[in-house]
Amino acid sequence: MSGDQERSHFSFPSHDELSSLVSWKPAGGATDSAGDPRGFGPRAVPPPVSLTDVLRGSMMDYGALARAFDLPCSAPSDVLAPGGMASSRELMADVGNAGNSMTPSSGCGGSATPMTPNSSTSWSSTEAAGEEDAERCKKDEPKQEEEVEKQRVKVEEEGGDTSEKVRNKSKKKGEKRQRDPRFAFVTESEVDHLDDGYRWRKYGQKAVKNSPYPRSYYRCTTQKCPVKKRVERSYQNPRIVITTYEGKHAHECPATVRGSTHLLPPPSAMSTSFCQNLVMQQMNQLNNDNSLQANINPNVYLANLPPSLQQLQLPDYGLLQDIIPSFIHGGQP
DNA sequence: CGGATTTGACCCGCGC
DNA sequence: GCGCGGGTCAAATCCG
Repeated sequence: MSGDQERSHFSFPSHDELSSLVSWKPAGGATDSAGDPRGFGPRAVPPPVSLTDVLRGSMMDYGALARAFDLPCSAPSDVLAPGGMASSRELMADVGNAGNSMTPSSGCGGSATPMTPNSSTSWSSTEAAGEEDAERCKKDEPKQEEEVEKQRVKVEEEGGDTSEKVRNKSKKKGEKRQRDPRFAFVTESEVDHLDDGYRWRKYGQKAVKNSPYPRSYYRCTTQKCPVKKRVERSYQNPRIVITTYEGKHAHECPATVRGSTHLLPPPSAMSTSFCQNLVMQQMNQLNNDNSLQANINPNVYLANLPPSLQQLQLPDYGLLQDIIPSFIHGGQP
């Protein structure tokens, strides 16, 4: 995590199968880089914002983010601009927004922790990982909530028991586990594991159905931090790295603590609004241009987008429409 | 030597 | 009820 870290730019979500769903157009020839994706060519589009920015923004308070989606357009005044990232500003400019003085936090990953070079990032909420995921996510929601709850129980109850016990304890019969919302970042990157300023420990890897690329499972190494993330590559475009975060950091960004000159606002104050605004901006714009098509056929709608917007592809269509249906459906009921 | 990664096994939920 | 697949565990291994 250092040299080959990612600096990603923020494009709109799109991932895996989703790509097929929305006619993802790879920036370049897809390279088979499952294990060692080093042959990526130069990015056609300069990264407006670091992945870290994005991550910070969404990860910090997804409860709020989730609420934001439910309640579009709440004034994002809780996010201050720490100042620091040109890229952040670029992003904001890109997003065009918004009258609100919100700037995605920067810092940790910003300059202190250079993010992945030659990469672009998009994000989605709740889930993202291909059509499988799109389908899966629906049933996964409760499942992952359970997992998180497991983690919490585990940590709270003793901070170290056998998995067996934990599982039995954390789940009472018929009791549905609460699940934190998840946010997926679709990043065009050379490396699988993007450095977002936090420290992660890999705890598992699984082969992904219909994909030659495995999915890796990471957990925040900070004690009592329940945040987990999954990382996988799109089988359709090996450049695409889908990072799905789950949980909320219960601590500050290590990179920040470690003496980065760019201090991040506390997690709770993070750019929920930033993400929210981004989504809103993107969605509104897309809707304005292609509301009808977008409603009916994402492919058409994307095809009609200007190149600059084609990067802002609708990610997990199925997911997002659940989260922010009003955007996708042109604000119609 | 301590921490991170790998990897096979296991658990669990869901769909059929 | 069964099988499948996702997610997690934990022992073994690797690495700095």
